[in-house]
Amino acid sequence: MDKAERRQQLLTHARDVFAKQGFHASTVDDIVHAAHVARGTFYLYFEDKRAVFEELVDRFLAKLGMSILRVDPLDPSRSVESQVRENISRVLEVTLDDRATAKLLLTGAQGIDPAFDRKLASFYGELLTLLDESYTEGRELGIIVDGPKTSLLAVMSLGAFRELLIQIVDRDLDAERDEIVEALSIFLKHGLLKSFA
Amino acid sequence: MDKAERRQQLLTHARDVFAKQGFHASTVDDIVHAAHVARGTFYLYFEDKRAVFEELVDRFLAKLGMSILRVDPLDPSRSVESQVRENISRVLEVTLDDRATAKLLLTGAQGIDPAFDRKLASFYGELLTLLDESYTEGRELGIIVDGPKTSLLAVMSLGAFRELLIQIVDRDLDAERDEIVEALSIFLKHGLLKSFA
DNA sequence: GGTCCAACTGACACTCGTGTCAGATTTTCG
DNA sequence: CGAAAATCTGACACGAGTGTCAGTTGGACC
Repeated sequence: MDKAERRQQLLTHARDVFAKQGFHASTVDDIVHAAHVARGTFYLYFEDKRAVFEELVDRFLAKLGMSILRVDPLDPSRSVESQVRENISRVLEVTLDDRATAKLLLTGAQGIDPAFDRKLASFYGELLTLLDESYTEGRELGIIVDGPKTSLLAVMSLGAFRELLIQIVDRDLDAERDEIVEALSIFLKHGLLKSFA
Repeated sequence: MDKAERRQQLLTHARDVFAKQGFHASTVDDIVHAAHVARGTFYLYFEDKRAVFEELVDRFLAKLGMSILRVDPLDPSRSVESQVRENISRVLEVTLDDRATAKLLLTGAQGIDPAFDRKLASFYGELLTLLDESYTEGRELGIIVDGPKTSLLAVMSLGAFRELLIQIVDRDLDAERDEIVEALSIFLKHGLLKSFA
């Protein structure tokens, strides 16, 4: 087994251990035991427990970041709605593709370390900014509801999405992928009330 | 200082320490130092660090639970909308009234302990069930949007609210209480899109 | 002022996870 | 093969935080 393989093996087992027990309840011993290597081997590949965790989350954040594209409301070939749907769909795909890591990120990544918290907050802040800008643009075009600050709209929509992901990953919410995309799209568009068109 | 006072004093300082550093980064020493008592004193009042934390969160969950009332869509004296608004308003009040504890609950209460996680999940599950039932009822009455499963609607609305609370408590989201109630009400009712009435 | 008791103290012993490193093992290659 | 390099091993020393308890403090009551 070459270096890259061993490293990947450790990452995978670390991920599973973290997903099962949470970061704080997991020890380096748990990880090396799962991977059937000795304690020392772990430290040949990673600085410490935190470093593996960070690498797992960084990779996932990168994938997530790639999957989110800015919505162009003026693109004649794709409606705003379909662009939004595609974003939802892609994020959902990344999440479902690696539930274990998604779980780490969504529910177990808080309070690891001040520096790490800042990184998460920053990713999250960028998402909020992106949404805020989109909504501001949308409002100028007259397609976004009047009233609430766009920053609040950004927080609420992100919250709705995030909670869906948490339920999926944490409690195996039983719903098809398309059903979830559909539900979120409708919810974001029209809210809870039946519209009397 | 009598026993009840000392206990309360320890609770208060524990809350502040937890809110500032998070559960895992806080030590019993941090708490007793903040409260200007010796290490041993702490153990006269609490089993261990976890017990204080649990008591803080339990109290807060109880207050939260009290503040949420089931919506009666058939009540002739109060519209559904005003009942929902009142619920939002009360939860917001409880949260703003004790931001430090709210922060513990909203962002720092995960991964403390399996038993504790279950307690949180259970509270959260009850909320979801309550919402789900309300939406099912609302749908029968023809006032809730068709399509998405009510369970998904429940998750998304709770997520939107929760995220607002997190932002308020964690990042001092600048918005008046009324503005937030208003924003969430509108978002839940109509979603993001401008309605062309 | 003395005695008693409740409340408090903090040094101590202990546990648990950490990170290391000298030696063992395996692989590579002449 | 055999030597050198690469990789792995796990016993060990260490530190941080925990929970305890014998001893101290202080104030209530006679």
